[in-house]
Amino acid sequence: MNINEVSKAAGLPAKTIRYYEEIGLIRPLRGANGYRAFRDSDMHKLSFIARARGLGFSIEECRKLLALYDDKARASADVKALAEGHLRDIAAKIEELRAMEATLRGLVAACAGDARPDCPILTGLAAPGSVCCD
Amino acid sequence: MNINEVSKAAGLPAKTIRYYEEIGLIRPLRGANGYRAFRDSDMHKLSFIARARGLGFSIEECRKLLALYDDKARASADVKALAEGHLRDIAAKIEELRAMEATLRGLVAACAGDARPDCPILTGLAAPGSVCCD
DNA sequence: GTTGACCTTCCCGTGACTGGAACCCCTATC
DNA sequence: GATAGGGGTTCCAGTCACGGGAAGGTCAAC
Repeated sequence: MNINEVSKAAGLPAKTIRYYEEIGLIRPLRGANGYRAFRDSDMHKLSFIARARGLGFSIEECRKLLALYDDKARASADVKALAEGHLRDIAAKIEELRAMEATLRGLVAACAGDARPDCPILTGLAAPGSVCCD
Repeated sequence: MNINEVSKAAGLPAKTIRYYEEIGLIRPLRGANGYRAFRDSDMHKLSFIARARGLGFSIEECRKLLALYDDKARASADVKALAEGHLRDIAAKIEELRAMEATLRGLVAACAGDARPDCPILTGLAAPGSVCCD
């Protein structure tokens, strides 16, 4: 398979696939013309990576997941620990975003949003506690 | 004020403050020795930026907010529109993270997490729909 | 033989910094 | 006067995960 074909099948841009090869996530063969020749195993790895990335795993976490996937003697506890760590990261980010959202929503609610210049959003940013939501 | 002083007062690393000057967010004066000399107005701007960044606004959004803050003839509607756009971005990110979290949580729940190699997390990443949570 | 689609490498840019090297300035102390 | 330290300065490189685009080789069809 050429890169365009795997690109469509795995749902990843060709650029991204080249990048994954460059950083050693995959190692496709090469044809006599210099084109990358992807085996089914490369395709599977790429789909695996695409899904892991879709769940927010970093490239390095994907590398570890791939290593665990290849290691038939792995302990599922190791995989689970990795996933649980990532779940904690996700939960922390959600919490952070929710705090931002709450504060900002308070400011937005206090703002008239008309042609006049007075704006609680700006004064809130300039001096917190002066408007609301603390 | 020297950079270390504003750094502590605004809660921003000195490196970050130099960066903000480099990209034109602030324009502190310079002393005869070449040191940056921050006025109160620079300090206020830095605190403003720090709070806006803390609410997740991008640097370019901060630039616009600062411009609106400086513009005494602004319409609060413009500020509100900016903030509401950002609120939508935040909500979208939260939604994305929640979807990831839900899927990953399903996989993690299905995984025994012991010394055996069978792992629904890995098989789920390798072929979605084969384990659960779709 | 020429078009046009595909492939290759290489280099630069993104956002918002962070780390580090190499060097200048200021004050205090010996 | 030398030195030590704790400021400050610039500049360069690296981060993460790619994306854009140039310059050029390859392939299949007409």
